[in-house]
Amino acid sequence: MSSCEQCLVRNRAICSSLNAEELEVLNRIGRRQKISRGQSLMWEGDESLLVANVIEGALKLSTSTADGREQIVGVVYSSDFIGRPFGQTSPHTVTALTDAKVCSFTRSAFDGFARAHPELEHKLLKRTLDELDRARDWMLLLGRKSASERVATFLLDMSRRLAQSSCAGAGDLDRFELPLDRQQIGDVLGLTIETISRQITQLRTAGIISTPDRRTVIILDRTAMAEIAGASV
Amino acid sequence: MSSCEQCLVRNRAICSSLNAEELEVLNRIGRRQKISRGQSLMWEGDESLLVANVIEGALKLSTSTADGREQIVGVVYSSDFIGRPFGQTSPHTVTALTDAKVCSFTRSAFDGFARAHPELEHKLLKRTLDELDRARDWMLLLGRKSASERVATFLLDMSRRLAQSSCAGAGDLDRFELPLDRQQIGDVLGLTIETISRQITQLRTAGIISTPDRRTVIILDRTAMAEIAGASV
DNA sequence: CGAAAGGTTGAGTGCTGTCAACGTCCGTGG
DNA sequence: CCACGGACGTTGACAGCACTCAACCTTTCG
Repeated sequence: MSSCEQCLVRNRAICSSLNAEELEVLNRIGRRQKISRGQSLMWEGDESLLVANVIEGALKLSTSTADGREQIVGVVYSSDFIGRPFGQTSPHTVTALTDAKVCSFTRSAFDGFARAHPELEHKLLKRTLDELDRARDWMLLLGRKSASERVATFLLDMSRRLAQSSCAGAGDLDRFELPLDRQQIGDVLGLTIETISRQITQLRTAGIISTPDRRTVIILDRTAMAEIAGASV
Repeated sequence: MSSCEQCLVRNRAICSSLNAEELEVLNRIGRRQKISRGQSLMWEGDESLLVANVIEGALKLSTSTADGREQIVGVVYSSDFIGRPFGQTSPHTVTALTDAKVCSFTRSAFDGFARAHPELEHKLLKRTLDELDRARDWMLLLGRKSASERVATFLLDMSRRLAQSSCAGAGDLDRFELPLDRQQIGDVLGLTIETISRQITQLRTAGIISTPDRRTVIILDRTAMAEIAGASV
């Protein structure tokens, strides 16, 4: 019995704009879906057939060049919105980085519902404006920052966003588990896997971070990190 | 007597969602403004005090690192929307690339008006979603493409967008005037001025473009151009 | 005519990519 | 329990593309 009322992201997703009655309607057009790590939900260039709210887990949004170079253009977490409403085609591929749960809607049904509920469109607009700000920040990183600046910026951003997403103030902001492997970090930062590895090694050697295992990062010196992220050596 | 009814972008800007009555109200809270080339309308990090529709001209949106490296994160033309509604601070600096005219609103007045007019918010949402798609496309370019691919992609994109903006089917799609100087092209593509110059020289030498003067570009071989933009040599 | 701004070209360096070897972790099966 | 294999990550050597620095050319404008 999956119902919106007991939904984990009920108060953080765009649905928080709806009252019980409206939620009931939305519930009927929506569908809970489990996605296992590595599985894709939609593909770049395909017809935009569905949109969804992320309930749990992390997913990446990516595009590729004709010859296969990939760029991750976004990483979404629980309560984030995915898909392209009001458009014909999906602008990017969406793939689960961890096992995930989403609440999906056919695009046509969602578009119709959204148009009839301005409060929901408003939430979606605010969210989209935030995403745009984030994307443009990332453009500065991709266009103008060095490898060391990129990695430091990435780790700080990750620490912040993971803390936000596990809103139950899980405690240690400085210790977190990356939902991405080295290749994927490279795809986010526009760098190669080897460069990522070297930069992480360098941060570890400098005593700025510690890496108990491949996926875990502990930030030991946040100030130094911020300094590197800002203007680099 | 500047009135919305005779506005050049009346049918293309987000205002096209409004009827005569609503337009009258909007007209009262809006203000026509001329901006001369090089002048800025708002600054990155400042409080978000105004938003605007571009009536005429081209403007750049840019961000910088602490040590002054700049990245242009967007270029807007007539009928485009600028500013950050529903947010506290301007995420980037907006500067006129050419002499321009805009129709500006205080953010608070616009926010209020927008919330009361779902059709307008809907237009704004669609526009923002398009901008987000464009920004993410650009992330692929910045993260993964070579200098020659970037310049070719940029010129094709420019030709397309300038044709769109001067909607009066001004004729020659393959001949256009760049609103950007070499430095600014570099700031869009995440490259230096010298690299831009060399790449343009190379395209000219290869007979793919011609450059009658510093600002004018004529695309002679669109196919070759698209090939370079796609996967490069 | 001269100066300044913008653009082009050249020489050399350096950062990041490429290619390759090796190490580590982990699950599987003998 | 240990041997094996594969996925993932690290490290090294080297190369190449784009950056830096510098000189020079072109256009514009006072």
